[in-house]
Amino acid sequence: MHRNLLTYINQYVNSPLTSEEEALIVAAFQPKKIRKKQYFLQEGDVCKYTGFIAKGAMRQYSVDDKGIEHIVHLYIENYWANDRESFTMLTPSKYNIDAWEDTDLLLITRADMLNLMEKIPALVEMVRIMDERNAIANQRRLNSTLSNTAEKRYEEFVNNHPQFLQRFPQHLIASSLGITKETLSRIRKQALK
Amino acid sequence: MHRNLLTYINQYVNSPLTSEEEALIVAAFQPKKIRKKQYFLQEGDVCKYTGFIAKGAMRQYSVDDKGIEHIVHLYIENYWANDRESFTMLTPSKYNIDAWEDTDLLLITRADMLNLMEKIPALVEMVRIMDERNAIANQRRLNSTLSNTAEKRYEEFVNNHPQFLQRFPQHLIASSLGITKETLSRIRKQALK
DNA sequence: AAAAACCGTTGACAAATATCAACGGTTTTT
DNA sequence: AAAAACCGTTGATATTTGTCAACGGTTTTT
Repeated sequence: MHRNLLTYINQYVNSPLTSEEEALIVAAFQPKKIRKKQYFLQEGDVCKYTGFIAKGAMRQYSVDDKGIEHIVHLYIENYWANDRESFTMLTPSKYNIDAWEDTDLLLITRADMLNLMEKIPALVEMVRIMDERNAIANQRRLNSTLSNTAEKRYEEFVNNHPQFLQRFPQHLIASSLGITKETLSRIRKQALK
Repeated sequence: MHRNLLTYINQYVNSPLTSEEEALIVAAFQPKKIRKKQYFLQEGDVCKYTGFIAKGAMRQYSVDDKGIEHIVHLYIENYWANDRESFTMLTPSKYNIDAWEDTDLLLITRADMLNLMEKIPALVEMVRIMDERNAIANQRRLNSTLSNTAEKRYEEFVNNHPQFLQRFPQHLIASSLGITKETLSRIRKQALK
């Protein structure tokens, strides 16, 4: 199960990890299997771990006054599941994260991660690159949400995340685009013509 | 003019900058004054510099097919103006950044910034913290855009950025919230009751 | 000093999207 | 095997927001 993580990290770094480094990483990440629908994080709790998804699918969402869920992230293999605000500030989270499929996670606390980064400089570089890509992706998504119609946003979603279409039902995808499942259904119908 | 930058940096670091470090910073950042309405970055150009705003106000926006501007960021003193995607990837930008008021900037290229970070470890830490806060702010804004009504988003804006109300006209604030100036006008009228 | 550009507001109307209820076809749970 | 939950779709209708045009009061430019 750790193999996927090592492969993932090696994609980010220039020279491959030494076997000592690999051993440190394997020791630091704690494997955890969670079943479909099980919570990884619940609103109000502190997000103690960041979880690398070795296998499976998850979702992150907030719940509003009316009890409606708003999906902010969908995750599959090779994604990191966490609430960054809660994870770094150790404040109670406003989000829930749960498993959409049975999922294999590799967990690490912030303290252990910082520790590991001191021992393995390549990880510092990896985190920097991940942060950078993340910031860019967020900027794009924000701009798209502010500038585009629902139809165009869905089109972008299909182009950028075709894998997600196979893994998540339409009502979750609709929510992640900020629209209702009915609206998405109509947009798709319209697009066929 | 560099004084503001040094003060800003010192707020982020544990031990104050030495005078050698301050000298390095002053040497690395090139001052530039730009007039109201002047471009700092134009769509299609590469964002060569990141600009620390010592004084003034700016805006970042994209322009859609219909020629409508969509504000993605408003900036005032102590903000950094840049398009991160273009700045780090050196790709043509999809955004414009221009001055809303006469503005004093301190410019640095990415290469020079990386250089400076090697000489002044405190800057690495500053950038890390800035990135972290930025990621958190983006996450909040995205969630707000997806989950809240226009009215609630404006309410949040007023609470989180009261200074901006004094510096930017309503039509820019409306655009940054993803609504038209007419809608914002009506929301404000409604809120008075 | 005059002209032009900018800004916020309002009204009438149009378009986009949400809401609510119902349905049939799945898949999951009991 | 039966019941329940889930999923996508559709229709009817309501709400939200956008569009267009016009206005009076600024501020800026000429």
